[in-house]
Amino acid sequence: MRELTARQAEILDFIRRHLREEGRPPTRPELARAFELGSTNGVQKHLLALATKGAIELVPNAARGIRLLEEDGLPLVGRVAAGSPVLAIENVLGRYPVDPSLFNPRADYLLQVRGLSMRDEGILDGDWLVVHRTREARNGQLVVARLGNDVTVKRLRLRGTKAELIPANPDYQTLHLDLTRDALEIEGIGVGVIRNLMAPAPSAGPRRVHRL
Amino acid sequence: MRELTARQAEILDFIRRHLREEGRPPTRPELARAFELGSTNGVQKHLLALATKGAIELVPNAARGIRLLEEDGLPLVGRVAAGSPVLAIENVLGRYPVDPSLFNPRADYLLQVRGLSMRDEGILDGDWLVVHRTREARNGQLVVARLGNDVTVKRLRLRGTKAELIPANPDYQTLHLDLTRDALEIEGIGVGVIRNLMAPAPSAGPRRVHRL
DNA sequence: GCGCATGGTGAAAACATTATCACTACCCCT
DNA sequence: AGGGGTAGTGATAATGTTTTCACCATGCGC
Repeated sequence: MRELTARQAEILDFIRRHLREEGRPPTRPELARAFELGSTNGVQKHLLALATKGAIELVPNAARGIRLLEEDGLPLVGRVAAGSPVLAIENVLGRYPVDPSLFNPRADYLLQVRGLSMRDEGILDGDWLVVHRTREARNGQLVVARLGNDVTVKRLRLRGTKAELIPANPDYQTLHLDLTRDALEIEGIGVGVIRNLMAPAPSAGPRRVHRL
Repeated sequence: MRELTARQAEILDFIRRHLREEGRPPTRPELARAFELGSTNGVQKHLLALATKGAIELVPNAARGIRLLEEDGLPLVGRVAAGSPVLAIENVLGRYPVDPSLFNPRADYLLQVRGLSMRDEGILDGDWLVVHRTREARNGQLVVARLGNDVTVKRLRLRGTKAELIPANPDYQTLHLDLTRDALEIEGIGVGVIRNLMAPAPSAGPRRVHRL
C-alpha cells in the first residue's frame, strides 16, 4: 500500500469511523457533505486514489460499495529473531481478533511469552502478553525490553541512574543496569494478558504449573 | 425483543453474515435473491417485522440502511447473587468487546474471578475467566461449578462415581463429591483467561503476588 | 367463521447513488 | 517548459434502491 496524502488519510479515517458508528460505509454525497465539497466527483477522485493505492476496494455499481482492505486483528509476535524489529514479518505468527480498545493504553500487538520468569504474576509459558508500543516506561511497569539481541519481559524498577529488570520467579535473576553506560531499549509496556486454556501448551501435555 | 419466527431468524442471520463478509448491509434485492423471492416486497415485510420486534433498525431512505440492534461483546459476570442464574442481569457488570471465536470452544461470557484458589495456574484475583457455557465437563477440565448458592472455579477430576474439585493453591481445600448423593452443577468450562494489567486490582495497590 | 399475524407475488413511482464528462488550479520534479 | 499527481467545481445519464400500492394464501386462536 503506497503512502497516502494527508487528505486521503483524513477520508480513510472518516470511512472507518462511519463504518464503526453507522454500521455501513458512507456514500459519496455523505463524504462530500462531511468534507464540505460541492461536488461528489471530488470524493470519487479520492476514492479512486485510495483504491489504486490499495487502501480500499470499490465494488462497482453497489451503493456504499467501499470495502476497507486493512488487515484486522493484532499481530502475534513469536520468538524475536536476533537484531530484527519486534514487528518484523518473520516474527509475526498470525493476526488475532483482539480489540485494542479493551486495554488501556491501547493494545498494539501480542507477544507470545517464553519461559516462566513472570510465573508469580500469573504470566505463564505460551501466554499472550498484550503490549502497548512505546519507548518510555515508568517505574514499576511491566516492560518489553530489548537486551542486546534478545527481547525479555520483566518488571522495571528505576532508581536515579540505575535500572533493574525484575522477574517474578525466584529461580530467575534480576538484571541490574547502569543507565549511564548500558542502553535500555523499551519496546513497549504490558497492558494485559490473554491465555487460551484449551490450546495445549507448546511444550507438552496439560499445562499444570505445580509449585516446586 | 419479541420472539422471532424461523423465517425471520434466517433473514437476520443472513444480514449478520453479509455484514461480516461484505462489510456492508444487504439491499432488499440482494435479500430477495438470496431467499429466492420474486418480489422485494416480501423482504420489506420481513424487515419491517424485524424492526418492530426490535431486532434491527431501518434507516429511512438510505441505501442499505439496516442496523443490527444486538448488544455486542460478551457479558462480564461479577459476584453471582445467591440462587440466581449466572447470566442474570444483576450479575452482569458490563459488556466487553471480546471475540467469541478467539477461543475454542466458543466463548459465551466472562467471569470475574475472586480469590486466589487457582493462583498456581496463573489465574489471579480480578482476572476474567473466559467461559464456554455447557452443562457437561470432562475429566481434567477447568470448570465453573455451582455448589449450593455459590459459584466456584476449580479443576475437575472424575473417578467413577466420585468427583473432586481441585484448587491450584495449597492454601485451599479440595472438594470431594459423591455423585450418587451430591448434585454437581456445571455452569461452563474455562477456555481462556484475560487480565487487564493497568486496571488496579479490586483490593488495593499494584497486584504483585509474592510467593509466601 | 372471523380477525389477525405471517409469508408471499407483481408492479410502478420516487428517490438515492454511482459513474463519467469537461474544465480549472496548484505543486513538484526533471 | 512540460508532464504527472493532487484537489477541486459543475452537470448529467444511468442505474441501484427504497417505498408503497393492490392482491392472494395459510395457519391459529376464539
